[in-house]
Amino acid sequence: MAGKKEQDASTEERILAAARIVFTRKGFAATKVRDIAAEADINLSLVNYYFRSKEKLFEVVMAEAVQKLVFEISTIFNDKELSILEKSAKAVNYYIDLLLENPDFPLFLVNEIITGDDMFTRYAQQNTLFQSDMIKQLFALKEEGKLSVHPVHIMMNVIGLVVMPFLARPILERNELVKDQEFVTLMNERRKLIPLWLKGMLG
Amino acid sequence: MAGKKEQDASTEERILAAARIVFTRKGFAATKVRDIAAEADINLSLVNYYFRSKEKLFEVVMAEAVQKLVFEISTIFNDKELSILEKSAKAVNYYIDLLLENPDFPLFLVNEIITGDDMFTRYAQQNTLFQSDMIKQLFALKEEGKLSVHPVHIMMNVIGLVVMPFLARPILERNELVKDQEFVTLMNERRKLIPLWLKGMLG
DNA sequence: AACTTTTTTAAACAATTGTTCAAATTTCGG
DNA sequence: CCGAAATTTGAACAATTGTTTAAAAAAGTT
Repeated sequence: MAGKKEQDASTEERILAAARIVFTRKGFAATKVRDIAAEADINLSLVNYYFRSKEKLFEVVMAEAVQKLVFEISTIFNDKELSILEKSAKAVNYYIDLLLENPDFPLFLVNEIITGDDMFTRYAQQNTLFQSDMIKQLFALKEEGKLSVHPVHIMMNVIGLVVMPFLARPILERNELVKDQEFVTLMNERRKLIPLWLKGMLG
Repeated sequence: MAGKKEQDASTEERILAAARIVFTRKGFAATKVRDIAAEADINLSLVNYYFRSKEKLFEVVMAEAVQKLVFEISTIFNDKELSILEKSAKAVNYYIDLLLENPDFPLFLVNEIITGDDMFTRYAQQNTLFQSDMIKQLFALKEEGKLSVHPVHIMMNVIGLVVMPFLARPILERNELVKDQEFVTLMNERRKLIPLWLKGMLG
């Protein structure tokens, strides 16, 4: 039976935690199973014992990541009580929280889009992100003549304004254009700035 | 097959062209030297004969990419004849041109930032991108009290507004939110929209 | 033509890496 | 405590992969 829940951190969870770290930092192809075993400080074979293969383990980690990224946003974007700007503000705050906590996320996910096995699309479709109320509201606004640009522009802008800083962060910090703590400050400023900018784009 | 040297592109150039395709599509770690040889339709050993190693070959490809991305922008950002908005408009146009022609570029470069060997920083520093006139103008504006936010916000916004669509493109098209040709149209619209949005952010 | 040099090829090497296996060790119900 | 099941270990396998080598082929030179 399951005697694995007793250790302070079960072997399985230690492997998973290590996999999160290594996969996120190096991507799938550059990650060696031995790296994960070393990071978790467990025997190499245990990785295949608990998860059947490197690929299966990766899928778990990726699913987690995509889930975190898509699920909450999907909820926000489908809340019919909220206006476009209210949705945006909430989404921006959630993303900034999430990305401050997991700074390597964007690079990680983008890295996976490139290989294109594309767990992202699967999950994004599963949730109703691309037929969300947010999208519908934007199209409605366009119909009414109150929005001059294609709704997709707005969607891309929301994502771009939130995510790009995290993609650029390594470069910004390596070039000392922004210091470590200052980055956090700037991101917190953006919680208010981005909705403001979006308002300008809509009006 | 005799006397092939003069008729086609040189073997060296064929390898390079193949390397551009495969590296850009799959990233360094996921690319096999045999993939490149197959794509170039040449003998495996020739890759090591002309370029000394997979890594050396990659450096050439990466240097090209970064060069294309940084050099022109550096010139624009250091043109003292141009205002902030004029610089932005020019940069936006150049980037959109470049990225429409090389849609895989952003993913490719981002993919390399993650591994962090980081040829990007080396080249970006070599050119004066991070002490450019553009940056100085923004800081000056801030000093005068005519810009309420940190200049870095503006820089991140320019890049984010231009680049993000190309990162998101695979997802957008897989979900048929944007069709193939429509994407090009949207990007062309952004040539005018982004400077407009930036104006709003500055004013 | 005779030669030297450059380019190309096939094969193999050496290292890496995902995976498996059998034995050892630990855990746990009875 | 016993024995069965689960877990852990060390070793090895099998496939992949970057690189090298030596010989053949082609191109260039005198």
